[in-house]
Amino acid sequence: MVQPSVYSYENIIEAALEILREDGWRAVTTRAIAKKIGSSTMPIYSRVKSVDDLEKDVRIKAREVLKEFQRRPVTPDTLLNVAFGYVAFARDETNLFRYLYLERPEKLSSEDSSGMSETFVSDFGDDSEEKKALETLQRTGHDELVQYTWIFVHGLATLVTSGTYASISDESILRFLTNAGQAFHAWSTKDDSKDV
Amino acid sequence: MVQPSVYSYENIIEAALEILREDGWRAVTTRAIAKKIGSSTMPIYSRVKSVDDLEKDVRIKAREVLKEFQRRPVTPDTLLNVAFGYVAFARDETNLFRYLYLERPEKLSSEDSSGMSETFVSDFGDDSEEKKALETLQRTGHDELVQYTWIFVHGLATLVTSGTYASISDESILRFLTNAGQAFHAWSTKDDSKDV
DNA sequence: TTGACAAAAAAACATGCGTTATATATAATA
DNA sequence: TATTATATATAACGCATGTTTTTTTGTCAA
Repeated sequence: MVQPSVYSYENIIEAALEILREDGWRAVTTRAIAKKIGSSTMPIYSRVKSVDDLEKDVRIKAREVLKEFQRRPVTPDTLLNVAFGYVAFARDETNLFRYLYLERPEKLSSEDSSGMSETFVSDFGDDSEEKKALETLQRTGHDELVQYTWIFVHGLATLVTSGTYASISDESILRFLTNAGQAFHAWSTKDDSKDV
Repeated sequence: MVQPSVYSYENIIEAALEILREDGWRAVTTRAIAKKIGSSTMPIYSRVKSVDDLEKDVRIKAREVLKEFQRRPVTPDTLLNVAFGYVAFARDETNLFRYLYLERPEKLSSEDSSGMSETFVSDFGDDSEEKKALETLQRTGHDELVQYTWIFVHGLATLVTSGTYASISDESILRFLTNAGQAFHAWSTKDDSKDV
């Protein structure tokens, strides 16, 4: 080895994530990354094939941040924590949320369109408490409940990023979620509409 | 008048809306508009001060398309029609929906953050049936019901644009909306949680 | 100490954007 | 018919982007 490289792949991805958090996806340019790590644009192209390629790993990093939010034990209910974390993430990391779910949503294959609620726990391992809790709910016939709840959760998170509920408190989020959950639960278990 | 102009302001706005519908906001450029109407870029700048200026009227046009969706008498319930139209608009005019609510949402003044549900009927006149129906609901103490329902509606519409429910049927939309509406209504009128 | 080679910097290329300057065409008027 | 004003076309400017080429720098091996 003649000359050790100064700027690592990790440096580059971290810098890109920082810029994404602070100023959104359109600010993530090769020159901005270079400026952030204090180099020219060349080291980036030595480590990464293209910007499209770099984006994949930035997306993974962004999802890891979301997972941290969803893992926080805010309540004893694992799935409520996942939902709360989703909304809190939208509030506190608006640019990351907008990037993941609004501006640059991943194309999902048409096959898994039935299991949309799985996408909300897709970053948790197959043997994670979160995923097991969700599957238990679905196996016990509460599939619709899960579906409706996640539509609501996603709606709330999206409105948080749009400014409508921009500075919503933790308590308000929990109130929204528990109330909606209660409403859907009561509806899904009532007698006279078994087969709706 | 020495020479009659060929390309009218209407031509330009219509062309911009067409491009927005077909290929999204980032495709709406002066050159694309010019190509669409078969001219150079000059006539555009003769009619419009700048692209930012043009955007305002394109946005108004886009909202008019949404309003057409929401006015369709799909059911006897006016507000259900507004909700249904919102989701159907997200499904059938995805680029317009994404433009209005995801990619380029208007900054709303912080004052009206309380009345987010009003934004869903903002394009209806003050004496419209739609706005009166909403106000009646709110006046009769169903403000929370309205709020929760619109969060759900917006969540569903957003998921429709993301591909999860991309080709959802009219019937499925109505089922989602009526079920959620029922659930929220039952919850908001139950006795033991008057002051939640 | 020197030569070679890899890493990084600097600069440039190609492209696309909004916008503007200049040239051309066309229709009404003198 | 000749003039003039204006609508439009053509071309360019200034800027930002991704990417690549060229130049400089620094370190190890001979």
